[in-house]
Amino acid sequence: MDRANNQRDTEALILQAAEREFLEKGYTGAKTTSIAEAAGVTHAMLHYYFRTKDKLFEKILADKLDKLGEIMFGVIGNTGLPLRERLVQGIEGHFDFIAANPLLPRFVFNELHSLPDRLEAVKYKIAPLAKAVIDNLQAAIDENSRRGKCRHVDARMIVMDIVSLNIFPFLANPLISTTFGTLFESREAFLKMRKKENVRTILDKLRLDYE
Amino acid sequence: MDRANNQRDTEALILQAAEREFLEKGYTGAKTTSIAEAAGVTHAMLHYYFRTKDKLFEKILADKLDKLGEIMFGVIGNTGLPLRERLVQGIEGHFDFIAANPLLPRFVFNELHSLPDRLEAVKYKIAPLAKAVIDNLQAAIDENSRRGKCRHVDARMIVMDIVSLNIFPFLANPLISTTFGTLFESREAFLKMRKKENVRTILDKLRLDYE
DNA sequence: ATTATCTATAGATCTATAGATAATGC
DNA sequence: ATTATCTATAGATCTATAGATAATGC
Repeated sequence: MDRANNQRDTEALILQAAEREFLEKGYTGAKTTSIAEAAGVTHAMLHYYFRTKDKLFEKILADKLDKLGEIMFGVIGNTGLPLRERLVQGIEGHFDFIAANPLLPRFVFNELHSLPDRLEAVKYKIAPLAKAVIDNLQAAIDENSRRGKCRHVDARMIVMDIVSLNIFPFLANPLISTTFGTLFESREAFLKMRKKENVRTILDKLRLDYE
Repeated sequence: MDRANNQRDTEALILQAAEREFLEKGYTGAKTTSIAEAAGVTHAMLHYYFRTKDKLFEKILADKLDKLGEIMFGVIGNTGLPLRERLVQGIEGHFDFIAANPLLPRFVFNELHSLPDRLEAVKYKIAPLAKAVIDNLQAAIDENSRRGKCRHVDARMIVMDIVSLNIFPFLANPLISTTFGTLFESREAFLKMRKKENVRTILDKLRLDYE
């Protein structure tokens, strides 16, 4: 193997292991020793490439916040569609994103809670996107409600509703599996049902029909 | 001071400090040294009264799960009222409980995630109560919908909706303060508005009018 | 006598680095 | 020559306990 290949390998291996460990256990719970072990490299390598646990963590956090930004940005894209379709796509897209990154909400809430300084990054990366999504949605709601097509509601509340409803099944995963274990056939069936239900709840609130 | 008084004092002081620290930082993040310091007792006292960090933690966790159980049980009590009032009271009661224990949801999710063994306690303490709440609500919905008073919906979904919507503002507290900081006058005003909104969302879904 | 408290410290774990050695590219 | 990797270990932090001392109740 040539150098470039080797270098990238260990660095990437550490990043992968770090992502998993940080998302699973949070900053304090994660240990650089176990990250190195999981990555299959010696512990010194971790510090060789990233100097400190903190720097490694910041890299992971920034990555995750970027991902969070992307999904929000994606929602703004579909401006051409009618309100109803935009909502359905936006809600289902958000749900699927969380389903693909089920540990992300807890991770973000935890780390922002324990170290509010990290909010600075969020303030500049996430807040503007959230504002764009909300303004965009509010304009569409205003227009539709003026034409009697739907109720007039606060877009901030709708966005909060969507996020609340979509992240819960993943945050409460162990609780739901236990409490509702006998009440649903399988986790997959439950999640599919829940996604549809969340779409319905929002459309219902706006008095937009669903098929 | 007599012995009994002294004994209770330190023990209670440790418990108070431990509750705060565990809820704030979780099991791994909390340190017995800082708990002792916060309680204003020597570190050895903590181990004298509780032997291990684990035993102290279990005491706090059991306490919190009991509280969680109480609020759920409270909801079942108001069977005499019509469905609409039961829902309003149930939702607002739950919201107020979370507002009074804002760190509880994150704590429960985190600890159950990191150590699923603790689910055993939940399985026996919480699951039966949740089932009772749901069965109770489903019966009321069935009856009301049969008489054309409301839509027929799955009570499990309604309960999940309520919990999702009510806990979010507290889980995402730092995020909301930052992202919506400029969009609401104060945190109190926001929470009050959000509580009403959540009631409205649920009543809406059932097509039960709100005043 | 028993219970509560303190000081001191053992032993484990964890982050970080120093310094030696091996691999790679010029 | 430079970059990557390894071994060994310093230094900090944390849980837990041992053993001495003070307070309390009989």
